Amino acid sequence: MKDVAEHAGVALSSVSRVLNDHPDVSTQMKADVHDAILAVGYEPNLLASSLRRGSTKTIGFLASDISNPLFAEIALGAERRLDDAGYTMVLANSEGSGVRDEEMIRLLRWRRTDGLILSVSDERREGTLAELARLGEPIVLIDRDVKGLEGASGVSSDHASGMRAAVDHLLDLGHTNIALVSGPKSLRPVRERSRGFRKSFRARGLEPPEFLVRTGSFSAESGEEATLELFSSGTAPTAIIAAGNLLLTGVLRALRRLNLAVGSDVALVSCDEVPLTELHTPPITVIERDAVKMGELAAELLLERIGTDGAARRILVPTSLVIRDSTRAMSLR
Amino acid sequence: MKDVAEHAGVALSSVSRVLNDHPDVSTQMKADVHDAILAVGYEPNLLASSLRRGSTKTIGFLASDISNPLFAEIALGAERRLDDAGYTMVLANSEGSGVRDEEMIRLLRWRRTDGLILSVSDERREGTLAELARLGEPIVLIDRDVKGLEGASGVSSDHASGMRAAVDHLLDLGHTNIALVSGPKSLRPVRERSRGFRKSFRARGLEPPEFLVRTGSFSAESGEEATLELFSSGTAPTAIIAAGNLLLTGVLRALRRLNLAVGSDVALVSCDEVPLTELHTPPITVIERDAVKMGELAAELLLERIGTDGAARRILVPTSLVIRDSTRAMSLR
DNA sequence: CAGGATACCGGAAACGATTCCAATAATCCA
DNA sequence: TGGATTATTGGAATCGTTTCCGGTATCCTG
Repeated sequence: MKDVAEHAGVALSSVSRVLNDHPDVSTQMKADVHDAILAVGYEPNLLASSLRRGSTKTIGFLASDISNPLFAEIALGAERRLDDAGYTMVLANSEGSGVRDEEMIRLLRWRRTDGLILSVSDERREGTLAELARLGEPIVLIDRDVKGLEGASGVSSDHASGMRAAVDHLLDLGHTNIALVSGPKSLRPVRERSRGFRKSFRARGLEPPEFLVRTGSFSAESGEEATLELFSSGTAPTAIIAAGNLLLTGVLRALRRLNLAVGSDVALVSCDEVPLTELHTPPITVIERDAVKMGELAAELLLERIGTDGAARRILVPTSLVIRDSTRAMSLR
Repeated sequence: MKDVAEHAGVALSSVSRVLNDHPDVSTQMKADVHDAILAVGYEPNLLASSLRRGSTKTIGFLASDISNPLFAEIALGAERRLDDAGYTMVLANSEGSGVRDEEMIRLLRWRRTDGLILSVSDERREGTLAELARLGEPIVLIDRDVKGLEGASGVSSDHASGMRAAVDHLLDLGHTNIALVSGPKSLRPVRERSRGFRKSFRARGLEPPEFLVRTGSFSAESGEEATLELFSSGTAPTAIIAAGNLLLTGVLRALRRLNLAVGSDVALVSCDEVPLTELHTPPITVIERDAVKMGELAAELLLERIGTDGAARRILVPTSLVIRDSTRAMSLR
């Protein structure tokens, strides 16, 4: 910038004014400076700018696994909205590890991001909460309830009612031995789905089959293992609900090993739409939600808090059941 | 930091020395400063640090679509390696748009990332090259050949020989009307695959069926459209090769609409392993490569250039053909 | 005990921008 | 025409670090 100033024969402050199109600048000055900028090949240093201004125009997005199509869609939605508002998003990956959650939050804080959108991989972890508490900037939680962070904004999906729709559907078909292959209990979606699961049974005066509810991690391996267990223990399920796309691939692998056909030997429901659900033979019934919109909403909530210092809000986005042949083909009544 | 210095009754420079564990610091000083840090709740400002040091310890990763499992795996591999070396990776998404490529490169440059790993969405775009040329930091290209950027490091996969293996396999089964549903010609993988495709035919004295080679975008929509066209024109293919996981879902949608069964009505090969390929009925033959390793290698090459100012290198990683029932079930001879 | 080496510390100048404040030049209105 | 606005501009302080440079105090050695 100094070079530009010298080349144009003006003061540094004037160059800065032109760059930020401040009103107090003559057309002559503007032209001279712009010429000089091209002449010396000026490249702004956003570090210096951010340091002085106290704002980086950057927001952090932290998820347990960006490669999961679900988070990818959420990130996409958020980025679009933030981009419009002149913010850039930096993605951080915690790979499902709580310690990395902490490290990443700390790092983003130290880098002075203006806000955070995050879906922590362990809601109950003390350290994560501590790191977040030190944070001055606004936060939006995605599908997470962190106790002690009630002041934060959040967008969550209505897993409970989606699950109720799925279980009701299966109960209508005559299934009662319905298994739920799910993730870690420390996460909101898992708890909410369990809640919906039980509620549907109780609403009909039935006792929910607790022995068929399996929690673990959200990985394919976990899904495969859980499914194999389900069929090797006492009562085998006639229907399975996989609570995520990775779990689904695990379940499918297990069913293949067990030589059980989806739809005829066992009914199957999954959560969240992926190419596999639609293109499987038979196509798989799924509890879906608009992930891109969730991302957009998250960005929206964040911008509300950054700009106008608006209040925190919590939004619940709906889920819906898409019925396909994986459940339709087989009726027990 | 000033607060810390005051609280400990020492100079700013001493605090800085403690923080960066400089040798010239007494144990007493170290203890005092650490106490003061806890007392005042000091939070480093990485912006200021980077500004002064001239290095951000950050590298940018730019891809056309992070949500694509392929890029996600590459990013994962790269991040792991970079993390070990004390670098953090920031992900940027160009969403397949050339202008966003440019914008993102410029932004990363202005933010002073120490290096770039990128897979541009259009190799031939002038603007992108211009932006990259202004870059002082090292670059690693992933599966891209950018003319005018021969000095950069790169890791690419050997699409041509993977494709040759696939086509040879199909020719062995008696197929000659083999279609290739591919992406934009402006990208290296597309060109390389086409090259391998043709080479296999010519090696047997056959003329490659150019009318069955379709290029377009890498989207599912493009794949679906291309497939529908293939079957509505003169000679229908007896085998299809989908050059990517999104194209594959498009191809499968089209085949379903046309009521053609994979494996019996038409043989199918895809590129890059995803859950769908393994779990489809029948399982789909695929040309695979180790994407995570590609990411690790990319990070490695970058670090070589950053640290020791080593020379640029280009690495070619192998591809291999995994044969499954989508091609095995049907033989024309 | 002189004197040089060594260990440690404080002060101040950067890094590259933004912004307040004062100063100058131009304009205006009576 | 003269004083008061108004439009522009330059200078300097500042953001939070790092690092060079010089200065004490301590140590060792003969």
